[in-house]
Amino acid sequence: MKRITIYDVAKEADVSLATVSRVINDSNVVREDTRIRVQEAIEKLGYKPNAIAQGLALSKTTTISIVMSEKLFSYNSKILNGLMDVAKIYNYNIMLHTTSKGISKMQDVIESIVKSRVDGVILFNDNFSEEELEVLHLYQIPMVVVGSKIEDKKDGNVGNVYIDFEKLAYEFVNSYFEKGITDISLVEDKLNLSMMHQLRQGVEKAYQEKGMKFEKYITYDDTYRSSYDFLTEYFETTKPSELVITFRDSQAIAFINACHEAGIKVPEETQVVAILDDKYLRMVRPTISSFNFPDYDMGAIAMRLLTKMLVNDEAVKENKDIEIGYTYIQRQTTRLD
Amino acid sequence: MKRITIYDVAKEADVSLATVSRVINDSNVVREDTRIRVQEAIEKLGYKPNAIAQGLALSKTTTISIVMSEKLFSYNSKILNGLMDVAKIYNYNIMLHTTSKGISKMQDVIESIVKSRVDGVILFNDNFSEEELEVLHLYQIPMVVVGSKIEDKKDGNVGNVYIDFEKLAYEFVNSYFEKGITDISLVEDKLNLSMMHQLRQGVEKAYQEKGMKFEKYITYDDTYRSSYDFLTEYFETTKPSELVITFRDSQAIAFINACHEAGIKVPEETQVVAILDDKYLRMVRPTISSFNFPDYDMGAIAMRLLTKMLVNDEAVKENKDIEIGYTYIQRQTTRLD
DNA sequence: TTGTAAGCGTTATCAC
DNA sequence: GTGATAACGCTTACAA
Repeated sequence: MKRITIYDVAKEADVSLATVSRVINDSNVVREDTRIRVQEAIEKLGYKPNAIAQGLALSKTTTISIVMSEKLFSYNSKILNGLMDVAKIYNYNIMLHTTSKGISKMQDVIESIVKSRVDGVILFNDNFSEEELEVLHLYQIPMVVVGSKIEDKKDGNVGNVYIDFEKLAYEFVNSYFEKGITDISLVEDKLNLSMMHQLRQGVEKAYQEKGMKFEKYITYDDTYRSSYDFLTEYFETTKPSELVITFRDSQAIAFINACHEAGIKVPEETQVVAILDDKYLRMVRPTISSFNFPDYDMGAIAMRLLTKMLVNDEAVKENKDIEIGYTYIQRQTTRLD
Repeated sequence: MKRITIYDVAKEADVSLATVSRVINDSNVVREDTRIRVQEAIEKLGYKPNAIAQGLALSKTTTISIVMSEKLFSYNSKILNGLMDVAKIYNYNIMLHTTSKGISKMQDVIESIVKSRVDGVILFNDNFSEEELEVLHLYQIPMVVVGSKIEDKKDGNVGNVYIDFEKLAYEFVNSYFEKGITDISLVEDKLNLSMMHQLRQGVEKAYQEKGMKFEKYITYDDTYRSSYDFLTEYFETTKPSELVITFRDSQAIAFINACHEAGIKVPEETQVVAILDDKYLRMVRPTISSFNFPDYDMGAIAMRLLTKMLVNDEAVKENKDIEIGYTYIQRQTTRLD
């Protein structure tokens, strides 16, 4: 069956295609009775405008690319929900690109983004490099980076919706210094090294200011199937610090399990906090302290920012950097005093 | 800066645009030295073919739509990974559509799918209706439904990659009958009613064959923030069945927590199994039994099936239904005897 | 082997 | 108000 086009509708309604185009675009210069006639023809034929042809004619695809690491998919689902919802509101389509070790390098993703002529892109701040950003910049595609802070940003059409992990770590560690606790471990999460880097910076800064040196950045190689496996093993033989900071829920859960099995009492002998909150943290026993970020809102804000950049909103020219706040959630694995 | 087109390349290389088109499409009729000349021009100008224009010219967008419920995002991440990876291999772009209660109804999603002129669609078998499927069918968009079995399928270009949840439930319940256990509860998960329906069918069938009636389908209304909250409360006051089957990890975890707090021993007094496996099931204590499905593979298989349908592979004409197997994973919440 | 020109389905600029 | 017609950027017969 032949795909029906604007011509078919024009013929059916006995008008020119220009008129049909006018009614589907709500141009108000068309007379009421012909509008109705055209509408009926559209209805009758089941006509849907071809977005591809529109895209070509308008040099505008009304689609936005989202790129994120495949591994981070389930963790970022809330942010994605926020992104999708406001994209929907503004009638943007979403093109999804994932990066993963073997199959799709950032280079390919950029290639297909450029070819697709999307109007803008949302980039999760994971594992892309300076040069890769540069390419997107070269093609002048408006974008906003969401997640953590990007440094050394070329001024141009790139926005940033971020959490200041450095500040978070700095302040949190300082609050423990005040309790007299200085033996602190930070456990690396390989899935998001850029955020880990910022956390580490914050911790180191806090130590430095006290004239101490931070030395317990716990890292491990890829021989472990997961950070969970590593931690389970690691803490069975290594005496844990007074405070252990992990990035993800799974790491914290692994840690408390290992403690339990080794007979170490949490939070009496060691306290633990996961940076990223997740529902599982309150499902396990003891419940695990963490930080709450407004994930959904971050996504929504990021997408809103991008749409504003796309219509060249003046208000957005000034301020394309939005810092997102967070709150500490005290649960059973940390002590208040 | 003006977007550079095939004309610019043609001029730069001093050939016609047809020739440029030939080299970017690997047409082998072009002489080696002119190919090189064109390649150099492309390189020099940083030319990337406009996929929109290509789409229009070819009536083929090389993009595939994926539609799934927003709520199910994090749960389906593995399947999505599989889908994305093979889409990447076949050079398809992915358009992502989510459905959610308030904002985007299936109707709108279909509308934008049709307008986008995507080549095919992957549909997660959640909450769409017969008529909605019908619309897609009307526009002759090839699609494959992934997740559970669709019934009463119009023969045409729709495939199905599925798990037979009815069979799973039927066989599992029967295995417990053999152990002499007949007091069994099935806990509803509102996020995926189509799968729940199939599970329930299987359980009921097993009961029926034994001349019994299945009565413990545990459901609850939306006043609860989550199934977790409900279960925690429910099982604090209600004596649990000998075997409790939940759909998701969070429900099973809620249940064992409630048991723990109520002093009920698992698996001695009540056994629990979650249908969908997830890493958290082996992180909690006791570890929770479940079924393992090859999520990633399901995604990969579904996408591969779709791509075959798109090239009109003869081999696929016959068999567009692929059943996916599963294995039972015995952990600490169930007993072997 | 290469070039010319029609066509893909729209929108937008003109006239009328 | 409405209708021709030229873009938009590419592919692909058909000619040369």
